[in-house]
Amino acid sequence: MASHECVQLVPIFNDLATNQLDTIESIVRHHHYPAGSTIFSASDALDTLMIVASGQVKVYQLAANGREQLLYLLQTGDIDGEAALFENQQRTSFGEALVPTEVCSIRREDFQNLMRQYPSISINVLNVFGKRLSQLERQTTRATTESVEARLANYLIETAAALKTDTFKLPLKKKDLATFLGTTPESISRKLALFEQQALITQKPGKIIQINDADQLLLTE
Amino acid sequence: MASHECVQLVPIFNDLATNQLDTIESIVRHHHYPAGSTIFSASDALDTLMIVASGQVKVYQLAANGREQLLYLLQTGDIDGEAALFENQQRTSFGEALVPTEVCSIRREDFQNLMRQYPSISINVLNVFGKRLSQLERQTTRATTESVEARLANYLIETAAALKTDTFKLPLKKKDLATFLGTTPESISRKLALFEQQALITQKPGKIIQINDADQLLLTE
DNA sequence: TTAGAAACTTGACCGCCATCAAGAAAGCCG
DNA sequence: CGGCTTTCTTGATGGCGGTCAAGTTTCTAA
Repeated sequence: MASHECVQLVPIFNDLATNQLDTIESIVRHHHYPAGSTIFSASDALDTLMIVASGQVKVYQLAANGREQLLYLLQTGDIDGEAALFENQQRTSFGEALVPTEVCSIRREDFQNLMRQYPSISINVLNVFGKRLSQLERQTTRATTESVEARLANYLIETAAALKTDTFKLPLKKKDLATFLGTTPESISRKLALFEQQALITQKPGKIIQINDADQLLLTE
Repeated sequence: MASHECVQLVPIFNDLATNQLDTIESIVRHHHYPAGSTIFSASDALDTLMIVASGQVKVYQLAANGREQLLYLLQTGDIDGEAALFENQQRTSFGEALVPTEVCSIRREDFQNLMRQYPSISINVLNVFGKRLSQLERQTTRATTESVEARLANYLIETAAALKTDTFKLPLKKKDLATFLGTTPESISRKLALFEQQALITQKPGKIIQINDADQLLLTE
């Protein structure tokens, strides 16, 4: 395994040379989390940037009534914690490893120094922020204006598009998918059954979904 | 009116000296929009940073089914358009002046040069991004997990807290407030009537709301 | 001041979807 | 492979809140 295993995965360090990556690697700390373990919790102090070196992390919030909202599903190379790199803040969400997960972390002061030293990092972080903002804006709009059916249809289509295949395995349990789409596992089951009945999709064991008619699925409201 | 009327309002330029502000002021362009006019639309090219010098701008998206989602209410000193300062992108939302509004704009290249020249700007922009992200995350969570009643109660309490008074005028028409909270004007009317009946608030003509029992209001689920 | 428009309120109706419950299927581990 | 747990499906039920409609108040501008 290369000495800069973590940092070379991360888009925000894209523009740096190998020896600069080594510098960064020397200041990160490595952590391992088994599947199901909690990586951070709301109200934790937020003073490090987190990089997912391998594995999968679900980031969610808890509402006052105890219900869960899945915000992000972090994959290898994704980062989290950027929200408070410049001010003392508390976390507002929970992070949980869905599979055995390797995480690298950088302390706030170290990351601030890095940004001063390599201005391209700031620009890349701004880009990450921007994409996440746009994504969340759309998610909010859909959650409040479209039906569960439309949200699920959209999710299926976008997942297929991202994987560039019509047949894929759902990356989440129905329960987690439900908290992501703002609905319940029962509703997901029903809507998927409905789509299958309309011949828009085909379901197979192992959470495999095949999309038969993406165009028609998109028209779902 | 000072020569750097716009830029001195903006938190992201906070750390700059007066003569530096003059430099910035020299590259901004000024625009005026009457009440009700459209400032930008979805699918517009996004190549300028926008600063609200005075007035009020509502930023909203349209869902596939035509329904509106109010995302931000920009006030004096707020900025918009940061999402694409480094990449060619299109706007995904609409901006509409709610009252006569003065806007300053900075072209992307100019702003990129400013950020290189004054690194503190990048850091401030990151802060703005971070706050907006946190706010949106919470908004998403609430929209998908809490009832209309709870969302409205929360909105009233937060508005009162921001204004540091128990009696205030709703800054939005019920229709816009509805698109912000992801509901309808009718539901807002009903819920406000309910709160008044429970003696939690008092309504007066002119969209004046007085909060009588914030603690009890917070418990609304 | 006053007509007209826009915004707001109130009522009746009903559909979507969350909830509860129970049974079926799938995954896990010895 | 077999037993156990977790996840998923399917049914029945009820309530929240969206929609439509009509009346009322507030705002605006001549």
